[in-house]
Amino acid sequence: MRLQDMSDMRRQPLFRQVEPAQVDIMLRGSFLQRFPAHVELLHDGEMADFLHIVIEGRVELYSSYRDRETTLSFAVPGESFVLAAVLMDLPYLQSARGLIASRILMVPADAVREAFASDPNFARTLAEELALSYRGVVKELKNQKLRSGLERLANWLLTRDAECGATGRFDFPFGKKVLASRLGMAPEVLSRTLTALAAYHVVVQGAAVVMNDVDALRKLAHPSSGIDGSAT
Amino acid sequence: MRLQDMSDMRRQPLFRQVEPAQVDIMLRGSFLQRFPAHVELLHDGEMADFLHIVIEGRVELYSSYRDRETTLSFAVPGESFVLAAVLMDLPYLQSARGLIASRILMVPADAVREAFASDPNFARTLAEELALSYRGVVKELKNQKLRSGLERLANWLLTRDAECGATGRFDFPFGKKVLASRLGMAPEVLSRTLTALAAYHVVVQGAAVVMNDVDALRKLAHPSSGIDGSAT
DNA sequence: TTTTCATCTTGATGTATATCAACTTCAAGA
DNA sequence: TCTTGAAGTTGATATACATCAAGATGAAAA
Repeated sequence: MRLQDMSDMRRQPLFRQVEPAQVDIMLRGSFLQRFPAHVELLHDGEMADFLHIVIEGRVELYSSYRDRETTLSFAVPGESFVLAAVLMDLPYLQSARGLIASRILMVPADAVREAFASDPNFARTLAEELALSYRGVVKELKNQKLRSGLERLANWLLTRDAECGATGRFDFPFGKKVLASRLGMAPEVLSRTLTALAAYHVVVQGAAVVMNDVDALRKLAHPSSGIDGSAT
Repeated sequence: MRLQDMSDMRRQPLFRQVEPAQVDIMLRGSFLQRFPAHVELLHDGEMADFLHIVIEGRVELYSSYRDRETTLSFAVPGESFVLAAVLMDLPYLQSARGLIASRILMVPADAVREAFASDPNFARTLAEELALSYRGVVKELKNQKLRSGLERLANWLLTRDAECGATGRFDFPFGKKVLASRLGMAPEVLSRTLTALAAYHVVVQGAAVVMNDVDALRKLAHPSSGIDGSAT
């Protein structure tokens, strides 16, 4: 890794509270690697050998069973993935691939566990990180079990709009097939559900979305702080 | 709390690696409380004021949205719940009620956060606890998104049998309505799906289950270490 | 024992979502 | 420019699951 990269990596949120010496030990064995879009970074069931941190790009976390596949979540710059598997030295529960070309910092699992064992601040950071991740998955489980496809889509649109500055206009950040998988529906159903939202003045033109009556959409969606949004 | 109870509580798994002084501080403000079956211990959306640890009984963790309700998981003796909310000082994401009469140790949230901040071993214990909980929810999300109701039921039966000593015979640990909610299906559908399993030599008589051809059932269920089972 | 109430089951039917196949659109490359 | 292929849409249909309404069952109380 180049010196400039090294000092960039040190500034990653996960390392904020950590002793510089411990960060150096972790970074010494790390790789900062570029991956083209769509290549698999790691696979469900493999033993965890690296903690992954997204530096640039966007990563899809997904899983397969029989002939099916579903998208579980995404990781964007500054976020890590497969932390729980690394910490507990257990197999990955998810596979990962870049939705677009991405730069990933790969930190050796044993170095992470080492730092966890010896640096209390790092341990606390990881606990907090895991607590928030845990809450994220619980929310997603509620989203899946308690809502219809229409409700999931409507709430996704509202959440995405909020993330994009609440202008009522944004672009899909990835293809609709991926969104369908993330929402837990077939691509054809997403297409139809999107047209059904025309009744709520949602206009879709290619990747562009315009929401002309956010209030009406919100009334349909019933957003809930216990299911939507990343924080709280 | 009585002295005998105090020393019992000290032996809880969560406190194993923790300085006795810190444990005492936490226990000093704690309540060891008995709850009759079905009473609500805490509610979704409330601010987290106590970490809960099940001493005796069985607790159902569930959540509601609009006019719907779903069971997310259960906690049995030795297990804690709502740890993530307590640690991050955020609202609960789940409600809890005893399935049967239960004894619960309630540890004040600020005492938990205090111990987390000052005792590195406790911080590490919580991180590991959260990592395993996280993996549990990820597995459940995969279970819901990747499997049909029949598959979820078949795998639940196999997992439960394994927990009960793999004898091919066990009793439902709670009512079928609760199981249906846990599996994400209507009670009527569970009933029908259970009868459908007669073809795989599963016999249900009230709360008693007998599996006369575990191999056939396993072939139907396709159990997977990335979805089923608590550890690994 | 009989009564009673909750739990569970069964049947009829409705609705949501998945699947299959054909067609359209659009952008990238020849 | 035409060609090609991926991505998305649309229609027809199948399947899984939910809902509603009776019944049946079974355990606790009278």
